[in-house]
Amino acid sequence: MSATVQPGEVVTRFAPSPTGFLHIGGARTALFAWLYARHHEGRFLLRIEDTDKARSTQAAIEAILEGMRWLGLDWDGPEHYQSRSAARHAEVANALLARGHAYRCYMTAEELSAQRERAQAEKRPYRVESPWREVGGEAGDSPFVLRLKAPREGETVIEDRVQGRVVVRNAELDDMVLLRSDGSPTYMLAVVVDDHDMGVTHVIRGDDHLNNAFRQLGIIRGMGWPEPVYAHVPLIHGPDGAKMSKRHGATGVMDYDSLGFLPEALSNYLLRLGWGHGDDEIISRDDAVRWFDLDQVGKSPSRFDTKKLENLNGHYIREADDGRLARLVAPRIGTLIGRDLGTEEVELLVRAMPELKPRAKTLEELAENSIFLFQTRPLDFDEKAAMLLAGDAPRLLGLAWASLKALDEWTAVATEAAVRGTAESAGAKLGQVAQPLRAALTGRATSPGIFDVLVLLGREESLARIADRMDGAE
RNA sequence: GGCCCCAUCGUCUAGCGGUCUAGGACGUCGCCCUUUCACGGCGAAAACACGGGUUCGAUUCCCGUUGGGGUCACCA
Repeated sequence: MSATVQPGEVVTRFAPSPTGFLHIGGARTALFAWLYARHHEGRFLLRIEDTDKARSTQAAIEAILEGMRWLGLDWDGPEHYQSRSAARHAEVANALLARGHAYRCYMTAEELSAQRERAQAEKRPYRVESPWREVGGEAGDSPFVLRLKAPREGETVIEDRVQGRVVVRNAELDDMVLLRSDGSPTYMLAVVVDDHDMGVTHVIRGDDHLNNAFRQLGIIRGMGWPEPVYAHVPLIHGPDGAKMSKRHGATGVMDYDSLGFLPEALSNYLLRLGWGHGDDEIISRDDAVRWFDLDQVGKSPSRFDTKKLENLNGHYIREADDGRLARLVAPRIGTLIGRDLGTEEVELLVRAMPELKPRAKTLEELAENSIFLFQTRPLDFDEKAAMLLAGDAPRLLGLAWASLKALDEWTAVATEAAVRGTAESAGAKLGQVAQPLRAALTGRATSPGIFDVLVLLGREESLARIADRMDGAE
């Protein structure tokens, strides 16, 4: 039943429950587990924890797989589905029963809650005290659950690769349910059995599971299975210091895709959150695989900082291939201007990219800064642009138009000379001519260099846009 | 509340007893570059939570306090 694992081989896994999209915190845990496996040339497995039939959905499964792929976290072999192993889980539970490490418990929900309330009223720590623990009920007609007969004496120690040595008194551990009254396995049982059967050697997961590890060890020891190496990595917190959740805004990995972040930027950001390699900030996937180790993972939770993510994203946008960026941005421009871009327009976008990309921190921003290239006359002018076009601007634009129109060749060098000449002969500063030009050409007060804009737009379109706003415009 | 974990600039972090008048990055603020906005360059402000130990010597080790977080289901 157990998977074959080569001696010394590292097998990690990511085990999300499909009740929603791939959460940013889960993504980082997955990244760490992936990196650890790749670093050790081991295997990284994916298991869908769909034990909760009521909350698990196919859409969520697909969303998670999509998020994993987007981040470039490939898993080895087909993904496992926990729900398909229910029979095996029950088998293990019954083996535990046979070995005397579990017992049938006939306590009712009422008895359980009464016990809990009593403990609360007496202000003493709560732990299930089942009268069936020692008696060991036989299988009968009344509904029962199978509980783990957890040790009560001594203590359990975990040498966690991230948290260090953690000790818990066994008296703190309770007899958790293994099999529900309908015979279905609980998560606690299922994880342990699946991890064992899949040959997982290193359990790397969020530290919200640290307490569970002690309980799960009861099952592992009851079965006499080898204990995995544990590494409980801290959770990601929001800016307010609390566990990242919906109220912090975007928490799904794909949310960042739609916000206009590049996967390599998010991945780099997530890696640096709680992990460091000297002063390195920009870390390629290859270097990450080469450098990653569990020992450098910090023990304290870190706060998510969108500003730093944006900075990283800006860096990766500048690094990115122009063609790729154009492909990513074109659809965004399409929704902004209400029509799809044609092939030639996408080519124009590629040509404009070197000027466009240093000015954007997200793909969305990149799209917004690009639309002037595809708008049709007459342009709309924002408030600042309108101000630039007031006063003496129309006259200066007229002069610039004339000298630009007289140009033999339409290059950045030539147009610059023409505009500078215009300013000089008009006794104006370059900015007095260039700024109105920018406004007339782009409809905005900010844009790439104005001579690049002239070249990108082309002679005809440029002259037409200027003519629209100059003295004596028809 | 019980149990567990954590604690270096606002944020992410480097530091693993002396190299620390504590380094880097983001952000912030100046200056430079410049037709705008970015990019880039230079510079500044900004932290070892507190109290005890241990030690010749603590940011680094131990204890406590405070603060923060996680977890306490027939959910995962």
